[in-house]
Amino acid sequence: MPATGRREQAAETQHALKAAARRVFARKGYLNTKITDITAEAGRAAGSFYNHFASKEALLSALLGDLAASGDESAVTEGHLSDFSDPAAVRWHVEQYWAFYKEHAATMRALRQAAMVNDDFARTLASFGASQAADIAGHLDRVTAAGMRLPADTDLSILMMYQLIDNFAQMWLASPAPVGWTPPTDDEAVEALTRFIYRGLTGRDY
Amino acid sequence: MPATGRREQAAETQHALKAAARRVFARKGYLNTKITDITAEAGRAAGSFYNHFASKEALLSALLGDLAASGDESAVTEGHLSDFSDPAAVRWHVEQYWAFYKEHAATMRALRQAAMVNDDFARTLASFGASQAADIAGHLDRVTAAGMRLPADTDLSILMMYQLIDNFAQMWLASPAPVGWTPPTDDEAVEALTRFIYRGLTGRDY
DNA sequence: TGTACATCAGTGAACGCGCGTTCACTGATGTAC
DNA sequence: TGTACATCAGTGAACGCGCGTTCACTGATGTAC
Repeated sequence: MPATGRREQAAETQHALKAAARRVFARKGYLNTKITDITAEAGRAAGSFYNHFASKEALLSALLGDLAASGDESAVTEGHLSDFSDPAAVRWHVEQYWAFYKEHAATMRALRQAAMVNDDFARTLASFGASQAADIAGHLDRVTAAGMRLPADTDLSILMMYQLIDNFAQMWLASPAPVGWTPPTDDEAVEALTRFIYRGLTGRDY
Repeated sequence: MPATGRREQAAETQHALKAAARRVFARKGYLNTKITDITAEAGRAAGSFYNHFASKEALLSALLGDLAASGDESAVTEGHLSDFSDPAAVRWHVEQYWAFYKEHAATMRALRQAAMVNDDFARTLASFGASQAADIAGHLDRVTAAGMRLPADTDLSILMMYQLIDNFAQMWLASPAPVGWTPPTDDEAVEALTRFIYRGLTGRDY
């Protein structure tokens, strides 16, 4: 068996295409990226693309698959805090999401853009949000149990929290920074979100 | 002078194209809309479009111009409350923005989509946000003056507030409702946002 | 008021550009004997 | 181990579809005299 068999070569090219796609998506956005932009970035011929993916959408689906796989690995992280009447639990979740988003910024941005144009990806994005929300739902019981009042019913409260984190991450981690702004450090961002959300959800100062 | 002169006819057609565009944008989104979708919806020939607009972008710019014009009219509304240490002032601003967004949902959605693909519109959207933020900046002085602590520095605090309102409005007023959700009434939405934001900004319960 | 000509909004078939996709070809890797 | 053939990843020029854009034409409105 030679140092570089056919399987290996194919796997290598496929990986190069995915890596190139992530770079190009980050640079010009999913919607503005042409197939040939990806193959050029990967240093392959245009036709090579179709040996590996049926379309740009299929490639994005593959990237999302990778993301889900890597998510499953880190999901078992210990230290999971679940009592949202404690600011530390809120911060822990904010940190987790922030780190996740930072890792997968290019893919998340691509997904958002694809969702604007394609119903399938819109559903993917919605169910991603729903699964995040489901993880949190239980944690809010402790808030009401501790005698605090949520700002709205549970679903809307979680939705507001999720939208805030997600859009904030989107803005600072997956978009060109607006002119005249200095991006917050990770700590500043996490702290700002934690305060706003803890206060918003519980009505307590922090 | 005849009942329908050339000027009038041209104005009518231009108006019909803009109205048709808003309807089609609302239905399928800006990016998925073809020039011929707009002319068909308006009941005109494809070529007619170019008597009035140089491109789809130019049409969107025209819609944004109309929006700015109608915004200026209603900007002088009385009852402007500016002391954000008072929840009523927060609610007043949330209501204003909610009503604005409801009125212009199709155009705002189109702008968002265009901004994903086109740097000029990205800047337009950013400066729209910045002008909203600038209107608010002064109101937060009263919060700190009243001895309350903002969740972050002024800019980030305003940004979080703005993102929350804007995305929430975007979701419920300018997008197809996600399956399995019942959209909140206007009052519910305004109330939920007001609580979350007032608490988030001031650290006081409400 | 009437006639002849000019202008212009609107039309829709045709054109052509951009880009996704194909496919005949190359050369390297794998297999059979 | 060697030879002949099969398979397959990669190539890039060419094809063709979709859609934005043009333009010669029509008929109605405006103007000149």
